[in-house]
Amino acid sequence: MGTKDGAPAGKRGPYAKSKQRREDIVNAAYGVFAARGYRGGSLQDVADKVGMSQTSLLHYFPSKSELLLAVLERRDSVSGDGRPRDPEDSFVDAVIRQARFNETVPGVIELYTVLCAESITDNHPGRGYFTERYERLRRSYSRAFTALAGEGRLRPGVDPERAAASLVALWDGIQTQWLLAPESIDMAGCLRDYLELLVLPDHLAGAAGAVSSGPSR
Amino acid sequence: MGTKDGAPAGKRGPYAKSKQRREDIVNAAYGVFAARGYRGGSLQDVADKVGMSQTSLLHYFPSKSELLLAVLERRDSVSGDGRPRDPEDSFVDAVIRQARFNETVPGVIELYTVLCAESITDNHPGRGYFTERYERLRRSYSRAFTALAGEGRLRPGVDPERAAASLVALWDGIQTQWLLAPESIDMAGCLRDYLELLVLPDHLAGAAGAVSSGPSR
DNA sequence: GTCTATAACATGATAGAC
DNA sequence: GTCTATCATGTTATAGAC
Repeated sequence: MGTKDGAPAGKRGPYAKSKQRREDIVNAAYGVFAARGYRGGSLQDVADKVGMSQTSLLHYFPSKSELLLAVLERRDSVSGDGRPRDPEDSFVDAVIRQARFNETVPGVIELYTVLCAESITDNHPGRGYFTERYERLRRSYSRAFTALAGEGRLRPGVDPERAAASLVALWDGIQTQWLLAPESIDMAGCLRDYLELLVLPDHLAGAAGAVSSGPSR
Repeated sequence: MGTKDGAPAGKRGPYAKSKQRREDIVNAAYGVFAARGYRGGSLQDVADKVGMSQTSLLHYFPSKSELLLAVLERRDSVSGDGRPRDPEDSFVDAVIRQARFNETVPGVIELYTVLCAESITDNHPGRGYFTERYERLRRSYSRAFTALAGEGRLRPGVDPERAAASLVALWDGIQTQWLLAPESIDMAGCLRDYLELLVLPDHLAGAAGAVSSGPSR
């Protein structure tokens, strides 16, 4: 545990190669599970893609479900969650920008959409991941909407928690439709429309009573 | 084709029994595919549930994919699409009522959600069904929003086509979250919130310029 | 670390007796 | 119409040589 990332001069080589191999496998599995789902994609498919035998693959990951979890973890590091990268970036802009970026990486959307729904089925190893992800996302967006309300920029009557769940839902659902008919669906446009209904323009702020809610900018 | 439903006195018995058997099979398959997906559910599972051998089952449906299509057809007849049942029912009310009804039949939602995303994967026999269903749904809702615009009841600036896709998306997405956390998600509430943002109350009609767009009611 | 061999099992589908 | 028997294949996972 102590000498995993440091790459000390004394012992180099095998660790780095093994780590690279693991990454290759996860990348291959990423594509296979995206195209065929977890149940539909086999270890043999992954092994073929990475150019090794199926048994060698199991030397790196003890089971198929462990490989899936590694793929899901990778997904998190590859793609953001529509949260602002820096404080200058507004919440709404961050969502739109993330949506536009997603259109350039259809494989990421495919993996997410296919595995998310599949995780609802019996004994699916990805279920915990998606349940927790949803809870975290809803909390995050709910806080963002509450903050906007504090600035007087949330449309009156909007409930932050339902709005958060709805934003996540709209995003997921529009991705599904986009995968089935990319030329008919404007993902970023739909999200923008929705957020513009919820969030009032900046220059109208201050009208609703909201004075102190932390540093405003 | 001529003597299928009429049950003529001259030839009774075998037809009716065979038809009943087919229905039993479809019902069992409905539950199996909902709980395990198409790839995860086996013909053996279905056969066990209906109490017959797997080969006998294939006497009624020539292949697993044919059985899936029969299940999807059944889904259409069991569940509505959120369209008004009679002219007295408004579009918005019809959607809310359908959503509330859906909460009472989780198996229907499960089947739909699981198979829809699974249909994105390679060579899935349900893909055509879902692609067409989405096109039909978007057209239907788009027309409904356009009609509301004609009555001056659609919020200015709302695009009927994107709103239609967004409504479908929101509905799908909220069902996924509901399946993973039923106690945290208010499906009908989220849909109502969204539609109330889009559709203006009845008594405000006529303010926006819209005079003649067919019989108003 | 990588492989071959193989276990142990599940799958969808077919043939043919009754 | 229903069954047993079986085919042909694909699955995850293990054992053990090199």
